[in-house]
Amino acid sequence: MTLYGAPLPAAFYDREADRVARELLGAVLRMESGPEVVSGRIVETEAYLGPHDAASHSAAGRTARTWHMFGPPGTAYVYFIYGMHWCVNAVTREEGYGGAVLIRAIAPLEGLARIRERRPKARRDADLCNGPGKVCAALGITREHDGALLTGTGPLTICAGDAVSDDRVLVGPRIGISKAVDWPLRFVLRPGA
DNA sequence: ACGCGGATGGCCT
DNA sequence: GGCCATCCGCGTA
Repeated sequence: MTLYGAPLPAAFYDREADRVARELLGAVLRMESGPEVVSGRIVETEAYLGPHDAASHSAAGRTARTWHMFGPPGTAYVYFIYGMHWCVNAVTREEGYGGAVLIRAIAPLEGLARIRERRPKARRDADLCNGPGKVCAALGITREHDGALLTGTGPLTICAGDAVSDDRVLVGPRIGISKAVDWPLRFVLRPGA
């Protein structure tokens, strides 16, 4: 039995970030390191539309930090925040545009023991990967993955998962931002079925 | 089950 | 100098 399909192609990401964010629910974020595979189903995302979206890092223009957010569709944009945490995005639309989808939470699929090792502070399994910094800690995503392609044969990929029907998706405002706070760009795959 | 504040460092003004 | 697309532990119920 296969848990998931091939890496999603660049064309999947070459659309508006809100559409991509919705469709990434149910897909599988996967890290391969030699013989080790750690993966999880994506259950929460946020769209950052582009330079006209004041909450988006791309609104400040292309700087050293945000450089890869302007890369081609399907690029990983990984940034460091609060002096401690990494967060991973999938770049959307065409190269030079500056859209992205933040992966906020996953449900572990493979490598659960390894995830527990990397998340020693988590008391319950429900707290292993329920936040963007936790996702990166669990999979070992850091600066070295900034700018990598998620669409090919590299260690970090997002693979096709089962289709998710609209009645399982909650949409609401994004978390932890101070601008464009009411835009409904956060997508959550409802727990349960 | 909440709410609050400290940790911690890179980057932009 | 101040702001972060966060996490965790501690406090009050």
